[in-house]
Amino acid sequence: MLTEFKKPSKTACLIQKAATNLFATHGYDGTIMDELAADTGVNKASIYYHFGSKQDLYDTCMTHLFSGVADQVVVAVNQQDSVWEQLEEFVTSFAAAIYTNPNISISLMREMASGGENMPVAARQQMQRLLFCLKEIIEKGAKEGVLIPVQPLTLHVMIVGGLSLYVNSAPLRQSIESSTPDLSVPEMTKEVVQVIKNGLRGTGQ
Amino acid sequence: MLTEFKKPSKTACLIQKAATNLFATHGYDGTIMDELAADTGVNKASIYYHFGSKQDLYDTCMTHLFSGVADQVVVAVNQQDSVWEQLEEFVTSFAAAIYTNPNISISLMREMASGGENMPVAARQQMQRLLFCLKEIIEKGAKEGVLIPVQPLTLHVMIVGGLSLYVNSAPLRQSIESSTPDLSVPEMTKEVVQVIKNGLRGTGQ
DNA sequence: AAATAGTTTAACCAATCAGTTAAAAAAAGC
DNA sequence: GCTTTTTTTAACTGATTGGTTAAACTATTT
Repeated sequence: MLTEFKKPSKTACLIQKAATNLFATHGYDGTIMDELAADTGVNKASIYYHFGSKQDLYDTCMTHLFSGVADQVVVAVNQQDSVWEQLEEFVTSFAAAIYTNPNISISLMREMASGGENMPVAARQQMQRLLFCLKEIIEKGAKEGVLIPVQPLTLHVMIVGGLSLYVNSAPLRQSIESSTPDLSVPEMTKEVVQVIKNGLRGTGQ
Repeated sequence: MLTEFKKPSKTACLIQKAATNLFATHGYDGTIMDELAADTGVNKASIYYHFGSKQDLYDTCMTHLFSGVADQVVVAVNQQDSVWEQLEEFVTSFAAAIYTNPNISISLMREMASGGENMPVAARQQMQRLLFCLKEIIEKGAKEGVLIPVQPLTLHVMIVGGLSLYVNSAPLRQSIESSTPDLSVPEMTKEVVQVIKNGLRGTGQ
């Protein structure tokens, strides 16, 4: 197990990065440690030396992965002043984060599908931060009287769940014919922002 | 492989039902055929007699699972007249379907996380039906001039992705303290309907 | 009732999988 | 440079996994 007080070695970082990809791509059970060893060129016993077990490796990967996105979103939102800008920034930065690193949305959906039972506490808390961030935006809007009341959880699932499904379904959308146009990330982001803003403003501004 | 022209036997149905649960709960790789045998009390070789392989069994389960929800939603929507009623019914019936059978949203999210590469063509087409259903509602609304333009895909991911995340995250939400109130299914459904309607109506009706 | 078809069974199998061991090698400390 | 600590290695291990076989049993047809 990687100790908290020691800077991870180059090998450990290499393992963790590759493992994060494999866990996202194949899920926990579908990720084979021999394959991870082959991907990294690191001997399997070394993997066990750096991380005590497959489970420990998984926990480390998920915690690190989710704290990254929560950091990005919260920081970006806090740099905005108005409620509408904050709301827009929440959507925009979350979309950018998962588009840049689809492992985030993929792993999140896998975890949710598993009932979050394998999700380390630290990773759960990172997701809570997103929800709390929305709560603050909504409370601020309510206090200023510029926003129709809505539950933070509602916004959370529509934004996080919606954008995650959008990003995760990209391969499927590309593989099948459709009578509806596909959307790029900026287009989808803009659409979601619009629906949410209009939905909460009630004036179609 | 179960032939299309023969009514499935009692045993085959029993296997399929249990397998659907296991595939949802543990994913494809995490589902063990010996465990399925134990769950059903059916000898493992029987499972292979009825379904040629684990993959074939999976395909059958998913196709059946997704066609069910698409049927429900499309039928319910087509029983409504106005665009707003149809839109509301889309949300309501989808929410009810996945709440009644969480295997739907769980398996959908797993499939999306895997890039849909294991999703049988027939199951993909069922998902397309949902998107197409939304497309028709939107086109009708646009023709009647009662709806702000929005892409079907946007609504699709926000509703399907949002409600799926809501249902799938129930275990997680129950396991952690939160400063934001949790919502029941009716409450969440109502909230999502409201945001969507306001978002597309632009008049906060 | 006998023949045929369908289904189930116990036992088995090769390959895979997470993890281990102790020696060798490399890095760090003195 | 020598000693100690850390890291890597090749080989190995027991358990598990998807799948198979042929005989036994059950159901259906003639």
